[in-house]
Amino acid sequence: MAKEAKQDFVQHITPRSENFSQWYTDVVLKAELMDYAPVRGCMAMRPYGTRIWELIQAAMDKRFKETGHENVAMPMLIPESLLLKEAEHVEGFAPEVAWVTQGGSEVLTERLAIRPTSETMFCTMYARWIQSWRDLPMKYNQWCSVMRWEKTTRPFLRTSEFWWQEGHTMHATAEEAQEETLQMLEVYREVCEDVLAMPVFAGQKSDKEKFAGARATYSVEAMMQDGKALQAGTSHNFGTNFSEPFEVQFLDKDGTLKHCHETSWGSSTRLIGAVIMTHGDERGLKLPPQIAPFQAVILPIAAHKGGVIERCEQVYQQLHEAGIRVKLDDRDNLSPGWKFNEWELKGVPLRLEIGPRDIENGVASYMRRDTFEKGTLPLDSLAEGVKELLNDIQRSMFAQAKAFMDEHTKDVHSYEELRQQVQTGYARAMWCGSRACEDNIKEETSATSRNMPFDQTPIGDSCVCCGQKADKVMYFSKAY
RNA sequence: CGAGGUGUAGCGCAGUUUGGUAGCGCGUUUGGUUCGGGACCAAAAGGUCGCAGGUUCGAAUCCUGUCACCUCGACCA
Repeated sequence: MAKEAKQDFVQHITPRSENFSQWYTDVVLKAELMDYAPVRGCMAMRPYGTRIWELIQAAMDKRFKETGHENVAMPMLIPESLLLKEAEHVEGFAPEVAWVTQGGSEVLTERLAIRPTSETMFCTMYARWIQSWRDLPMKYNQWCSVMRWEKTTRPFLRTSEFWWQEGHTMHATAEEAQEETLQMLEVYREVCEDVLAMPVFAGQKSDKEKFAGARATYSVEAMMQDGKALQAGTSHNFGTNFSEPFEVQFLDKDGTLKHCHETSWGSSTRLIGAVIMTHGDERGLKLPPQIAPFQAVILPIAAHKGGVIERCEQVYQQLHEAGIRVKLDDRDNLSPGWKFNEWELKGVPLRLEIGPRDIENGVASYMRRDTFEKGTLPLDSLAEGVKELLNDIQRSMFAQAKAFMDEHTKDVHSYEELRQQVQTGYARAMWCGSRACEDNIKEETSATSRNMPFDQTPIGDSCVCCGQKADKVMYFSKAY
């Protein structure tokens, strides 16, 4: 009874099943990933959230380098004249650009955009750095923040300023640019699935949904636990759309001057939001081991008793030296139960308890965050045992998310089926390719086309919307 | 951007209808006892009531504006 009374004073997060949005916001704030900043729509990432981002960055950056990319740092301000050079691009971004109009007390003769994306800046610099076919391909990436003056914002999912990477590459041929575009999409798929334990659908965007100024846009789309899609990364093939106005040219082997074929690809801190909404549960965040700031937390039990803290410190050293990101929570003002709840909220994959009883038995008690399964591991080979468990947690989290995604993805053959299916997940449907049908579906169901999978094996022959002949397989769903 | 809701101590809330100078619990600090699922006792600190104007002798409370967050919708790579 006393215990029940206490529950009232305990800070709980809103149940996920009751209000998904509120649950998300609670988790983000209470797990101390970020806080709202005093600028409209902007956030301050706190150490825990920043560490997650660093781990995602490391996983991606490694793959970027393995595929031959180099990092650069471009200026944050872009002169308006540069932004105006590609018509479709300007039209797409103009409504959400923040401008610098004054430097010190001097009013600028040309206003400067705070970069919403850096195609124009990269193209400008590439035009100076590329002369010959020997300079190609030129494959650069930058880690930075960009600003888009968004009307409605949500932590990580859509903020006015956000942190991301943008890769921009220049190639001699269309084939090579297309190869690059798909290669980087595959990198995103791999990071999502193997690192974030988050299954995705990879495919091509419709013309309606493609990037402003791109010839083709590809995306990886993840599924959140409310059945909505979240675009987790995009890769674009620009062809020569930008290289023409920006005059990014090279002298080819045949002695003629040619325009470069360009790609760009980006992914952002939105991935953190995606992880939360893919894996989180009633107790809060649930992090896949590969991006968990702490993969295991050691909790001393009855820490005042002889030898407990000392043993915990030894175990910490042992795990730390084995390359495991481990935390020893030796705070003496909190009860074990309190700590259990806090680390669960923060999503630590594995909890290790070490108390007098464990020490006597030569084991550490553990609990997995993903399944809540409890057990013991021998202390003398703890690092091996922990690593094995972490690998299993990573695998099982992916499997669980994949099962959810599969359950919530269905082929539909009629408009009514489509309408039903997008209430709870993805609908795979035949589509005639017309903008009108996309608009209709959006209008009537609020679902949008997500992407066309690379496997275009038809599941019918008529458009789910207009009934006309259709040869495109398209995923539709509500989206963030 | 439209409709609705909420802003009071670090967190969760009461007080607003009917103006009179702010309260509860958790947390925090100190001391002690505890420790295997949100411990207990005692003492203490902590708030210009989101912000800016206005009405009034007096505003958390009434009026206007504004900002932030939440829900639903619109918009958005």
